[in-house]
Amino acid sequence: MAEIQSLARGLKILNLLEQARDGMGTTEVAKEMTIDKSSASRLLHTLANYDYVVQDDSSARYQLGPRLLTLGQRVLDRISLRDRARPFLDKLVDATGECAHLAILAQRQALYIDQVESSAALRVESEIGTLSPLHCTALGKAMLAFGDGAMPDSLRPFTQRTITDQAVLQAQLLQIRQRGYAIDDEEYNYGVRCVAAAVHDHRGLLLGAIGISGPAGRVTLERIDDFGALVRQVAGDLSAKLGFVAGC
Amino acid sequence: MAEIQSLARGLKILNLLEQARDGMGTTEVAKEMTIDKSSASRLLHTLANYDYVVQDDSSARYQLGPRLLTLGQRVLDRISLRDRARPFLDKLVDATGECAHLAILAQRQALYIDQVESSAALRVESEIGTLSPLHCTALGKAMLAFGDGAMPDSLRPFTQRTITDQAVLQAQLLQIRQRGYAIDDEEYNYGVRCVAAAVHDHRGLLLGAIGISGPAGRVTLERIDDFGALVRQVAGDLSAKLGFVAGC
DNA sequence: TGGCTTGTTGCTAAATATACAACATTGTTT
DNA sequence: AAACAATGTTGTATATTTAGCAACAAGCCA
Repeated sequence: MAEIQSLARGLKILNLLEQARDGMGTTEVAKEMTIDKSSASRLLHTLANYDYVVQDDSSARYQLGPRLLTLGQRVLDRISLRDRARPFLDKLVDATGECAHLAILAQRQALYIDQVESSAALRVESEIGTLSPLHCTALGKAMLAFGDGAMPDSLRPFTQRTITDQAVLQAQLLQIRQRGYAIDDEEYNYGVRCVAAAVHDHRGLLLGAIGISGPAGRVTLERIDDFGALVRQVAGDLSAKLGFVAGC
Repeated sequence: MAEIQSLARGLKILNLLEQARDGMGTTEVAKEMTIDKSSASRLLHTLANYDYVVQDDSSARYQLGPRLLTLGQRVLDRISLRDRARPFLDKLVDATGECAHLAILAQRQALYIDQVESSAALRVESEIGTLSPLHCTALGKAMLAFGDGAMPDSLRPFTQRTITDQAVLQAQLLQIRQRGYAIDDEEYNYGVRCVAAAVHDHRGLLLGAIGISGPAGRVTLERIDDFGALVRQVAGDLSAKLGFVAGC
């Protein structure tokens, strides 16, 4: 499978710009990619011609362009699961007072495709579009448990509690299948606990997962199983609405 | 300014896929681009390697990939105006019961970057990320009136009421500058009226516009000036919060 | 089965992109 | 202020890369 080099380079530049907080200059891009300034310049111009990047008027630095926003939104629109799931996310927020999320599998990670905030006052940056590892998030583990059996390649630790042993993970996935919900007990971010359950389509295939997340102070270990039962119930209702018949 | 051909072709393919409702096959892409199948195949593979497209398991057809969602969201995150404007959009929805929108200028069009729905029950597809013409939308005209004076190249008609004459448009822009708000009276979509006002930064430069839109039955011509005063007021409050001192 | 379409892979000619260099432009330092 | 440094852009020739052709493989339908 031969790659088209210049296209690949262009896409790599977009990946670079994603990281850069406030843009990158031509020379900077060239250095990072270990290509010549002139090549970087021409690639960036081509990207700019199609609005995939924009150059700041004053600083002449390049940033990701509005075209990506448009295209990204198209990806979202195509995921009808998102529309169907929204009322169920609202339900979770109403019942728990915590944030609710919807994710699907993409690039062997959990791709957040919707989010409902618990309080409009406390507004955080949207996590929609972000990718998270599967082995240490509730949404991810719920999808692993009911997925096609493919395991993540590496169990990278993020906190002290992150599961790094395949056997331990396998055991927990079995438990998740039995209980119907997955828990992330500060395994990804300190001070944050999450509960999630898988969503299935009419053929029983895994579609994604929904869940809630909140500060460990509110989502306590005493309450977490109640939350689990709730999330499992709501995820089941959603699956049912999508035509999934439990026990099939 | 020489364009890198293969990169440009890759980007054009993404543009194509944006239009295709349920994906495109290799041959289809090749035909549409008037390039060889083999070239299309290799370009698509490269795009797929970086998750800019995905091929459906069963049909082998290509669709826009999750990477675009991630990148698009980064574009949104960078627009801090969006965070600052959100409470003001909420205010507009509370006061009018109609949908509120925030847009900025991009690619000489109005790029919608946020939206607040009037009723959670009635959920339409998100317009975030979509581009609309400037000369026949309230948000667009508000930005034209307070922008750098650059006019749209063509005044394409969308409805019977769309302004297609430069002189008429210029006259209306003057009026908008005087009144402080712009109106779209079924000039873009039949049965929809919109009201919008410009948002400025601390130096008085145009940042974007906010406004409301609703069915002509509710947003009547009698009420529209009241809505206009309201939108102008709220947009002014937002500008003030961003450091804009009126009269500077 | 036999035609039909679609997707992928070798191969070589030929177009294309690359790096080098020179130049223009901006900002910085003494 | 003036020289300097750093950045971005534009020719140009070489050499790499890509494009199209053709053959092949795989699925689909009648």
